[in-house]
Order: sequence, then structure tokens, then C-alpha cells
Amino acid sequence: MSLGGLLGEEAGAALQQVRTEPIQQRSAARLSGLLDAAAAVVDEVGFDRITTAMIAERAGASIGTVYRYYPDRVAVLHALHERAVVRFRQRVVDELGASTLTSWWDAVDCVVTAFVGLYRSEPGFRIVNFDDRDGAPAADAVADADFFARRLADVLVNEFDLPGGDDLIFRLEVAVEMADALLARAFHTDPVGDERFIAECRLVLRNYLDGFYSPQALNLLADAS
Amino acid sequence: MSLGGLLGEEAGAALQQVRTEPIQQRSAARLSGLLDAAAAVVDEVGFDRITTAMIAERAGASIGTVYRYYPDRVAVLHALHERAVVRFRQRVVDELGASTLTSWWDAVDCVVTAFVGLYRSEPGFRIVNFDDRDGAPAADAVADADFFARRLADVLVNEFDLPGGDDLIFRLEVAVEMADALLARAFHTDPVGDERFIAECRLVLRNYLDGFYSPQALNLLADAS
DNA sequence: CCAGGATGATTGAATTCCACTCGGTGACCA
DNA sequence: TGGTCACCGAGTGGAATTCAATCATCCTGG
Repeated sequence: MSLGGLLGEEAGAALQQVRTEPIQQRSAARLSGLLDAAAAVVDEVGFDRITTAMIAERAGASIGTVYRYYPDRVAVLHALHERAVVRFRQRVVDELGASTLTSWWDAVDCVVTAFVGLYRSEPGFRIVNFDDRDGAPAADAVADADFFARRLADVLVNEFDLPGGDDLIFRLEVAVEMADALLARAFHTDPVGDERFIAECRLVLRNYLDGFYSPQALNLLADAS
Repeated sequence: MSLGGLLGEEAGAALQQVRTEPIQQRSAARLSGLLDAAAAVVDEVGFDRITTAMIAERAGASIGTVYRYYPDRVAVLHALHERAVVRFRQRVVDELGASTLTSWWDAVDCVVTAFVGLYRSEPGFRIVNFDDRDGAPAADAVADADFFARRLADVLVNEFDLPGGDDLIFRLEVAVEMADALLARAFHTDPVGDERFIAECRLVLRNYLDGFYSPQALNLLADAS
């Protein structure tokens, strides 16, 4: 579900996690400081070994402060996840803007590149693979697609000529799940990411989104064999 | 990593989890009873909310009994996972035996069908998606491929003519990750499994394993467009 | 410009919950 | 009847979470 953030979730959703909206100035620093601390700890012990005490100590705060901002331990992880997704979106936008896209799969490559880049440089970025098997809202990701989904869909539909509509949404959802799985696998043990899986991910995405499974493509393959 | 069990792990690995080999008769029943209880609880609260007390109570045993057989909480989950994988393998074997395979992708379909079937009928089967981000051995899944990996590879390589070797192993690994992700997605909310994702999974697997991304296939697609 | 109340922010000891231990008790076997 | 085997469940320890007290900052009337 990591890349899934691309397809939905209100931009302000992360703030619903926090108990009290910070009013004073210093609080904002505290809040991001807590997340920075959590990110660091995630890199050190993984996100199921993390303890509230570790976060507090690392942030130079007390336990109570953690609970002032987040209702419980997993809420912190959710918030960190949200922040990672937001930064990922931003990176993709930057990447898209900085690249000259000669084909639609350049856009897809930008997404993969952004993801891989953050995985390598952003502390605690592996939190994107955090999936709470719980009563998490699981929001109607399709209904209120955010600006980013539109942006990516626009690129694919307008700048190049992929068929849009519900079919594209579904395909993107499938593509996201696959990419997520393959990239997570690439970084499962290798901290720099196993290039084979990364490359294969790009290849799979390109072929999948190219409608390779359309009837005529299947016929071509059948004829060739 | 759920389907990943297919590709490795000693058959007897599950038993290494248990603390004491049961000597007396009744113990065997206790052991599977504990797993049955764990499976039921997993379906109710998910496998991160599960507590040892829940398992004990559901099994009509005491906490101590749980720890007599398993060194800790996650060992129970591992054992449940192993049992699910074993049953999955068995189901695949049955399915393969019962079907008349006219093409290699019939074999792949059997695997998907078995997985989906168990997801629907086997209590707590979602445990197959349990991934311990830990010091778990992560066994050399490639080195000592078990009978099942050989069985499936044999089917694909011998009965039909897919290229074997390391490339096949890698492709299977990739295919497993993708299928795992898509099927997990299919069952993420829908307890019966979203048919769209299941069908798409079959399609993706078929095309991916068909070497659709080979140079000549890409050329064919390019020519067609 | 400032006293001092109001409200936000922080603290950490106390509490609760949960994984896990262990000494004691009954059940089977030879 | 002695010797294991199984089982039990109160007890221990550590981590999550609460909360009443304290500190910091803002605001306002004089």
C-alpha cells in the first residue's frame, strides 16, 4: 500500500492523527522533531521494535509529550507514513518537472526513481511499507483522488495517449501494488536496493501499462511462438 | 512473501519452532488445537492484535501451555504460517493432479486457484502474509529448494517448454511477489476476494511468465502500435 | 510597559496491559 | 509407586498509556 498513497487520501489526513493541533510556534518543531526521531529509530530497530520511550528520548522529549500529539504508538507510525508519502509525492512532482518526457513511460520511470531515491536517502522511508491490519479508514482512495493522482493521470492521458477512465484507475491501482511489492522486495535486505528487482519493476510496469494484455497483443505473442 | 514459501523452507522447519516435541498422544491435539485457536483469533483481530491470552483462552488452555510448546508469541504465528504454507502446497498438488493441464499457464492457474480457495475457506489463512521484519533466518530459499519448488519448476520446464535455470528462478520470485501483492489486495477488504484483482493476477502472471518482455515480444508490440 | 491570570506545553511517576517464567499439581506410564 | 509428561495460573518485568502537577507563553487591563 505504500505507493497507494498516490491514489488518494486527503492531504490533511495526517493531521487527523494528531491529538491536538499545535497552537504555539515551538510545537511545530516538536511535532516534526518527534517524527524525525521516529524515522531515525525506524532505521535502527525497524518499525515493530520501536518504542515510545525510544522516540521520546531521541527527540529530547518526555514520554508524555509523545502522547500529547499522538493518541498511541501506531498513530506515530501512521503520521510518519503520511509524511513519507507526502514527500514522495513532492519528489515525483519535482522529478516530473525536471525531466523531459519523451514517452509516457518516462513518467512512470520518474515515479520509480523518486521512490528508490527516497528509499535510499530519506531516513525511515521504509515506513511506506507499513500496513496497519486494522480498522484504519482505508479511505475511498478512488473517489477523492488527490491532486497527485490527477497530475499523474493527466500526464499519462493527455501528454501521451493512454486510454483514461476507470480502466486506467484500476490499472494504476494494480501497477501500484505490483511496483510496491517489487520495490519492497528490492530493499528487503539490500539497503541500497537490489538492482535486478528495480530494473524488473520498471520493465513490468512499462509492459503492464502498455496494455500488453490486450487481445491483439496476446495474438501477436501467440503467433510468434 | 506469502507464496514465497513455495520456493523454499525445509518441510520440517515448522517443528523447529516448537519447544518440546510432544511425547504423549493428547499433546498432538493440543498443539493443533492451539494453532486452530490462533487461526480463529487471527481472523477476528488480525495477527498483530493477537495476544497469547486470547490464544490460550480460545484453545481452552492456560497461558503456560502456550509457552510449553512455543518459545514466544511470534513463534506461534510462524507455526501457523508454516501450517498454512504446507496446506497450500498440498492443495496445489491436489489441484495439479485433478486438472488436465493443456498449457503451462493451467499450472499457474492451479496455484492461484489453490491460494484463493484457501483464503476463502481456511481460517486464519491470511497469516500467509505474515512477514517477520526480524532476525528470521530468511533461509537460503534458492539453495535448498524443496520438493514443491522442484515440482512446479518441473511442470513448467519439462511438461511445457519454458526456459529453466536461474532466470526462471528469478522470474518465479518476481511472479510470486506480484501475485502475492495482488491477491492480498483482492482480500484486503473483501472477505471473498475482489474478482477483478484475482482475474488480473492470473493475466499478469500469464503474460509475465510468457516472457512477454523478451526483445522480440517488445518489437512485436512496437510494430503493432 | 507590566502584573498576573488564562491557556498551551511539558514532565515523569503511577497505572495498566501483556509477554513470558516458574514452582506446584495432577495425569499417564512402567 | 516412582518417574516423567502436561498443565496450570499467580508472579515478574518491561513497555504503553494516563494524569495531575509544573513550567512557558500569550494576552489583557490598568
